[in-house]
Amino acid sequence: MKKTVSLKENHLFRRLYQKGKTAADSRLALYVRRSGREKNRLGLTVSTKVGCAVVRNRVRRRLREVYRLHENQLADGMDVVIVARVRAAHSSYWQLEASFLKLADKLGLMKKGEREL
RNA sequence: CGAGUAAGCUGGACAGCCGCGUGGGCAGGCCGAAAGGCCGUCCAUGAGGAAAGUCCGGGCUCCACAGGGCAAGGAUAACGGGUAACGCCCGCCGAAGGCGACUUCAGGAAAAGUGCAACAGAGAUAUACCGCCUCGCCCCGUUUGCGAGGUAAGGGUGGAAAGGCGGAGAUAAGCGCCCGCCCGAUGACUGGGAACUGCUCAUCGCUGUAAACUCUAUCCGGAGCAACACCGUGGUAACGCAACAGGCCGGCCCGGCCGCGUUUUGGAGGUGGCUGGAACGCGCUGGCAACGGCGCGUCUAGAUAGAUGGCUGUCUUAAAGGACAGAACCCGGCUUACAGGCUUGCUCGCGCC
RNA sequence: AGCGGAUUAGUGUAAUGGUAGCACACCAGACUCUGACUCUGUUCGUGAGGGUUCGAAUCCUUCAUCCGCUG
Repeated sequence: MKKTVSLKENHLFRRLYQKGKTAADSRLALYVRRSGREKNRLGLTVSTKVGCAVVRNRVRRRLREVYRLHENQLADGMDVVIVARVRAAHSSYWQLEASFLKLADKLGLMKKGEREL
């Protein structure tokens, strides 16, 4: 992921939960906020309620792959946090990708030229 | 062929495109005075049999003591061996279960002492309630009443009632008081390295509970890689220096903010600890086995919000859209979870030769 | 990841190995014209499996769930 660094500190997550824009469906919740930096910052949250370590790793890898494949379609300078809900453990990659694209379009995360896709 | 039992192995393979962690290389590119950093590209490598639970044992690090002992607390418990060590493993003994192969067992001491045994029952570690028998009293008994004494054979309760069954002699009635058979304990003898065992002999007939306290034997200092070592921002304290000076914001005045160095404490963050080890594979060899010895060969994750993913195709398959499940300092075990497949030994039953 | 603790009725909480108790709540009845308050009564039980024991909430063991500490 060339133009994205990962979001690590807890206070950045907390600021995003309070001040960012939100969209959610039954599988994912998405928090977005403009940071003013050149690169995007991505945070993934998969809590222990989702499942055991194997299930959590699989969900996290699929979400990272969804973000990576659609990275070029996203606007720059955004902080993004994807929270996996319980039903994401039993969802396929295609269901997760559809959820992410729908939520990202709802929040205006996509670039203007890519919205028709 | 069917049913069962024990032990062991396996836990999908291959290919294409995009992508990730670690290590190494490139007269490669960019930044930089340099050290070096970033990018690109190539090569190698990259989760398990339980990585899990954290129930035991060790290594390693720090703290305490540093010569050892006792007490307290904790752990273990037939016997012999294996191991670095273990509460683990192997062999064997005993007990219980099974037709059998085989499985299970915290399996020392209750005759060193203390405690507990509810309810029921006359009585719970000793006992006379009913009953049986004898004697005495009275209204003189065949029955019934009162009192004294003997008696554990019979009654019912209970998890457990003082060895069990049968019998004669004996007795007022009875009792291992005696006899035959059986059971158990201890000692002698036999076999065994030991636990233990067996034909016999002698003595004896003792409730259970130690996963209650306890006794005996052996072992154990405490904490844990978020340990620990080093670098070190801001802050704290001490000392020294400087304190009508200087620096920063501000066009200037006015105004606002800030001491410097060393040491100590402290610990945002970073580096090490970090993976070559009681290691793995093959062969020979000692041992019933657990396990050990020798030789040759191999290097096999090391992340730090945490790397194995996404899409597609082929094959094996009943099913590959997945069984259980993700290393986090490292080993030896134990326990728990697990779709399916394979191999071997043995037992029982049926059939055929 | 390492370490420590807990689990009893719907809720809170007692119980020396020997009939599992108390309070609130729920339900029913009484009181009242009705409701509340009050009184009486019933129901609801030891997280799961295995073991020791004559007998386990309690003792031992294996799991499950929950909570806390270390940044």
